[in-house]
Amino acid sequence: MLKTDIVAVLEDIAELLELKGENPFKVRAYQSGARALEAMEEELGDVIADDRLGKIKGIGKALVEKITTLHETGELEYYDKLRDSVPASMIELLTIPNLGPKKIKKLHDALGIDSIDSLRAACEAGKVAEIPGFGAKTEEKLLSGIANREAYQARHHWWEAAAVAEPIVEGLRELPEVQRAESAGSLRRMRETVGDLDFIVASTDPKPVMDWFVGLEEMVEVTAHGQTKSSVRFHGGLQADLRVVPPEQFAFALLHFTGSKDHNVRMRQRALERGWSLSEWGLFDKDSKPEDPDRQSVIVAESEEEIYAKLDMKWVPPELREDRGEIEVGAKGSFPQLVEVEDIVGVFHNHTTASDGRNTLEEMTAAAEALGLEYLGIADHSKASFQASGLEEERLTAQIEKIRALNASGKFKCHVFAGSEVDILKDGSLDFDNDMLAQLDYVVASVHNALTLTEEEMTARIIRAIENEHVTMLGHMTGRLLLRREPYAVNVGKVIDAAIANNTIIELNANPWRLDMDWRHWKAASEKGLLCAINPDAHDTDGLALFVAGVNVARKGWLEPRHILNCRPLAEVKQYFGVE
DNA sequence: GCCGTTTTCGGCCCGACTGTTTTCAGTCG
Repeated sequence: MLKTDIVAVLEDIAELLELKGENPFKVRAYQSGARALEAMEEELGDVIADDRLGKIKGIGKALVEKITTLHETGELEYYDKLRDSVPASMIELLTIPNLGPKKIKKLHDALGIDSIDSLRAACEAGKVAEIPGFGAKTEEKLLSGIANREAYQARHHWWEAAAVAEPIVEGLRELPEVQRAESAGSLRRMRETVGDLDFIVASTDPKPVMDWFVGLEEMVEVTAHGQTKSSVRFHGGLQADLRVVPPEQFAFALLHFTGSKDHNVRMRQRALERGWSLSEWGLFDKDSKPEDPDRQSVIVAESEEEIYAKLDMKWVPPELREDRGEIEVGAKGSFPQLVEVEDIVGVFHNHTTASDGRNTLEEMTAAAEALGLEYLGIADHSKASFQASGLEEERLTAQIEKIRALNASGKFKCHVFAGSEVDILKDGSLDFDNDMLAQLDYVVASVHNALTLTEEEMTARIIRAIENEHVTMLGHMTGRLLLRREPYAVNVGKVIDAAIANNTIIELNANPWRLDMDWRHWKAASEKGLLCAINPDAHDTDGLALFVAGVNVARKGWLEPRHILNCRPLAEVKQYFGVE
């Protein structure tokens, strides 16, 4: 069984145990075991063979056995028995807001409810309100939760969530009662998708701030409205939480609600080791109680830096707060200088009206120049992508000449590189022959069809393309479309190794719906010597600016300017491409 | 189920909000 499937089994087990009312820490152990396995870069088969699985933090004796059995046989008796003991339709009940394992168990014991359908029927018949601990309001909330389940569960692309959040933060900052306001949560951590928005505000007068927030025009439902916290749902299901705290607690609240949960757990452990307890309210003596009116924070912190410093750490950039090594690095010393938007001086992989773009070569060049870019790489589709009006040899040759003439004309300061996004055909050969490819300044090779090959076939196909001496970079490695299409089966580790061995770049496709190759792979890959290009894959002039989304996730992948080709000035890029 | 220079047993992050309660359990993040 493949690693990704084993991860899914472990997550399944955690859910089933949760439903059965098992020890929550056991549930967490399966969840963190699943995460540890997921984050493991090496080949699972190798790790098992070397007897190193149990050395990974979060994977103990029991999980080593279960993972090994699943890897070798694809089956696990423990899992099968567990599944047989819980109706599959019950797992779905966990996706309803305000419904957790305890209530589900009560519903099952009292009314035999084992699915969303039977729950809906029981609510509509008024039977749920009769169960002790439940009431009319709960019944109402459950029905609304069932009705809006899909919208509530939906995650949102970072780019879109940011567009919603930005005006709200601005609006909060303009309120006279507000001293400071920030977005926190996965939005601040630059996750590729965002579940809900978190706003943290410093104010000594929370009420008007809360009232402004729950009165926002886009709001359709207020789900909480308390002393320090309000929650609303916007049209489309996006949820937003606002927390208003006294100014002296702002840094603690911002740290806490930025997360991630795993990062917070590590930070709190660190505090405990030093005799303190860390929460969103401050850093307190370990043995003090929240209800104690005299409780005082051990430090006054204006900023997150001061909290980290008190725990003997450097400030951790929010993008890195995923418990993927940042605690250890922050405790030892400084973080690398992560790439910033200003470091990007040019962009490759962009389309024009010659294939499926919506702006001409000149319009794209003008737009790149307006963005202050030194160079623009054009890479229209090749002929196999006929659905995208891919260029055949004659049209590509003409485009190359046009680009050379445009550069020679001196009309723009922005230099244009002539490239192609050439299709990787099913067998790994390319859509143009080497003579054609040799005339280009650079070549992006991408898979656009036959997406259902086996992992072995797809990996071999892509590696064959990487091995072609004319291929400069690999486009959108897994073909994923976030929240819409899963990545195709490909062994990412082997592709990375092949790219390094052949001096081929792997692109970080910056389209907010792709962000491919995934940020989780970049740290280890760049340490091994992989070079990155942050490519907007722009199909119109507005699309050029999408490289910003790529910079966000590049930072999540610990990338520095030295790891990224388009942080290099024009002359160096020309040299890299071997062109004049 | 995991983990350990205070540990191989007894912990495991902490607190707000809601609803249904007469003091708290459940859920969420």
